[in-house]
Amino acid sequence: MAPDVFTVLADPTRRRLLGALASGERTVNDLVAGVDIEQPGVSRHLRILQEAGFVFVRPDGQRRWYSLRTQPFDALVDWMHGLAQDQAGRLERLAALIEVSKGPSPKGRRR
Amino acid sequence: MAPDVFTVLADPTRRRLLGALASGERTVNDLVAGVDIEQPGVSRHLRILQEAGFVFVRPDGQRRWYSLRTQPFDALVDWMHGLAQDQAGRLERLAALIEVSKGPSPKGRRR
DNA sequence: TGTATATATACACGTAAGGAAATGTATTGG
DNA sequence: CCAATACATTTCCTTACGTGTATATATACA
Repeated sequence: MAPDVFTVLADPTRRRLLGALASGERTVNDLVAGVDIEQPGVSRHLRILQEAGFVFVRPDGQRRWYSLRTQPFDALVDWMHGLAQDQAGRLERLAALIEVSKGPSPKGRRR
Repeated sequence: MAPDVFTVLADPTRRRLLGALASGERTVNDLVAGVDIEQPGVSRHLRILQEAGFVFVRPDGQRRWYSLRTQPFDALVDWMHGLAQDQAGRLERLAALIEVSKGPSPKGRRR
């Protein structure tokens, strides 16, 4: 079963992979060069990231180009937003940190 | 050694505890009622949350009142902000999600 | 004082996650 | 075709994590 967003982001290697993908599309070998584990480990992490929706794969011959997807971050932001809402005005700092939209919809999950 | 923010938030019970604390100060027994593990488990989670700065403890007789702290969320938001910056205009959606301030250096957590 | 309550700590255990090494599969190039 | 390259998958092992039970500590109460 696909693990939740928090579990996926808990692994430091996976966060490094996402960081590497932030600057653009990368192949597996590109990503292997940036971390300190072997290629099979990277492939396994990429599979987890893919199943969680964090990455998109574009096969191109024998290469596979991975790119970053932002949708899973919604769950993260939504959860923090929920915390801030429960806190009302108690901890405005958190609310300010994750304030994203001024629209009337309190949940903000459109499309 | 104190685990990082992502690792702390990876546990669903800890997230539920933070959610319970979002509505105000709670004692350990209060929190035990909201989750499905025994009291020692809750105390252990609270210790982890405390060491990571997520909660503040106010001893009051035999009770211990726990409350939420927002500072550790900074690391989370900073990391996402860093991702969005590396992406520049490539994925404006993520950038929009975590956009928090128009200031030049809101928190100054740079690598 | 002694006992109950509130919470923390110690111990033991099962499970799940991450890694290395080996192997499998697809694609390119000679 | 055959070899090399790029990547995925499998297997095995080790370690770390969360949990329950039991116990310790501290405070209230009678």
